[in-house]
Amino acid sequence: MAILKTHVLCTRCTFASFCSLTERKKSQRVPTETLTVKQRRLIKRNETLFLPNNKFQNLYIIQKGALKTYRVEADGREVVRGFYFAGEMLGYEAIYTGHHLFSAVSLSETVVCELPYADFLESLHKKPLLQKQILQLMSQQLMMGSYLVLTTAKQRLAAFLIDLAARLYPHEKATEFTLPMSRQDIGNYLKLTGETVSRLFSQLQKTKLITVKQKKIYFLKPDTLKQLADGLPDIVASC
Amino acid sequence: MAILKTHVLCTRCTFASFCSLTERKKSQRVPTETLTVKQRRLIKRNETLFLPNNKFQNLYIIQKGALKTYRVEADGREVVRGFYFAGEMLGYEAIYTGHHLFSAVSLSETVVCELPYADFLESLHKKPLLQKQILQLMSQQLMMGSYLVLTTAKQRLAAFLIDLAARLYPHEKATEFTLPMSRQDIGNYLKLTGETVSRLFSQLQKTKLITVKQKKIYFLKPDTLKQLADGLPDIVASC
DNA sequence: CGCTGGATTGAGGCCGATCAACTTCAGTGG
DNA sequence: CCACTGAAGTTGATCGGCCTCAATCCAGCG
Repeated sequence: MAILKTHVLCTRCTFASFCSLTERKKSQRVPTETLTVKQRRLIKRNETLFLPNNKFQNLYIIQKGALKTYRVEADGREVVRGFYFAGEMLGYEAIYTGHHLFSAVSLSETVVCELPYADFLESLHKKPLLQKQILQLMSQQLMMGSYLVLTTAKQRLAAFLIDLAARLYPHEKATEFTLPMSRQDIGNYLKLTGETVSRLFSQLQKTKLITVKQKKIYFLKPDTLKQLADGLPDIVASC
Repeated sequence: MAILKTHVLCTRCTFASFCSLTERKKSQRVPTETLTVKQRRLIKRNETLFLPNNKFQNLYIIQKGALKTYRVEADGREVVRGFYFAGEMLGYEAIYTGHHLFSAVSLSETVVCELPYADFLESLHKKPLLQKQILQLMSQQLMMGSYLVLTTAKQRLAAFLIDLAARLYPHEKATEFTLPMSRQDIGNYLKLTGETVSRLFSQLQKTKLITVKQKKIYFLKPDTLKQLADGLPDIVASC
């Protein structure tokens, strides 16, 4: 795991305005108190960032790339806990136990900023705005992620794709994007098999809601897709 | 919704050590800065505490009783988001959006403490310990709740029962307790039908893992139940 | 005592899993 | 550049777990 020296733009990072490493124009004031980023790390594809039982020491913010967190169950199944993309934070689920319960591996070449949690707590103490922000962030996490409450497989996949587009291209409302993960990963996240995910892609394509070309996804009818995700009964029936 | 004047003991509350209303022995020092509890509320069975789209203003801590949060989907299904018991906090999922996304109703006569969020944030500012605690609490919430990742219905129910016992009787390792909610509610939480939940209870009773008498549950083989919840393949097969 | 809503139990159907064959793709070395 | 290889993806046939629909039972309560 290499230590990265080059600075990159932090336009997507939630904490950019607090960060000591954020590149600023000369006109922009550097905050008097900044968050300590210990280092930036380059993680190659399939490299792991942390493992279960690793002591929880850092929060990570993704500059570029994508990761998944997962766990292997007693029966051998892999359960994917979540995917994390540029601008998102990773690691906070371990605050409670003090050690990680999941593995985190990168899905492609990835760069993360490492924030030591002890320092972070210290900064929190001095920064009401940061307090507010972290609470919002965790509250947000509490709300999403659970596609699993949705009933049918097709509904879950539709909701997943919509969320993915929004997270890969925030502020943009993208209608095409590249899947950062395999069908199997999607299945392990949505509690489906890779085969079922593949079948559903074919089906959504046949009903002209999306086009699939390998890892490329094109939304043809974003609104209908949304209605499908929302479970409108007649839409669900007709797709 | 009545305002409750009488003080009750706050032994289970996470925030008792910060709270202005906690009853203390004369020997115990009252903290110089305390959390503001605006009021205590008595909520009768089936009364609602908040509704979707209600503005988020308060955090609630349950003194006594139980609540569920739920939402009605486009297809009419009721999805239960979570159950909340004495000593637990409620409402933080709405921090992000600023308004509630779920309904909260009490499952039995319930008493909650109302903490205005604005005051809470203010206290947070002054109390590093409280900061740490709230982060831990939310991190904890992020970790649990998802029984939905478990594969089989029986596994999910077993995990649910174990968690329930632990939360209804913290520090005790209870082997018997009374279900605060209906079979249907359990089903709506675990993404099962009420019928399936009922069938599973019968089956767990037939295989002598538990005894069921109406709402009363007795654990006969807590360890086996745990292994079932963990998905040990041979246990799953034999129950 | 009958009423009512929750709980139980049964019969049949459907969605997604499993198992397996085949295709496509990406990476490697000749 | 192509041949080889292993992984990922697609597609089909069959199976099983949970849902649906429906009848019956039961406890609590006026």
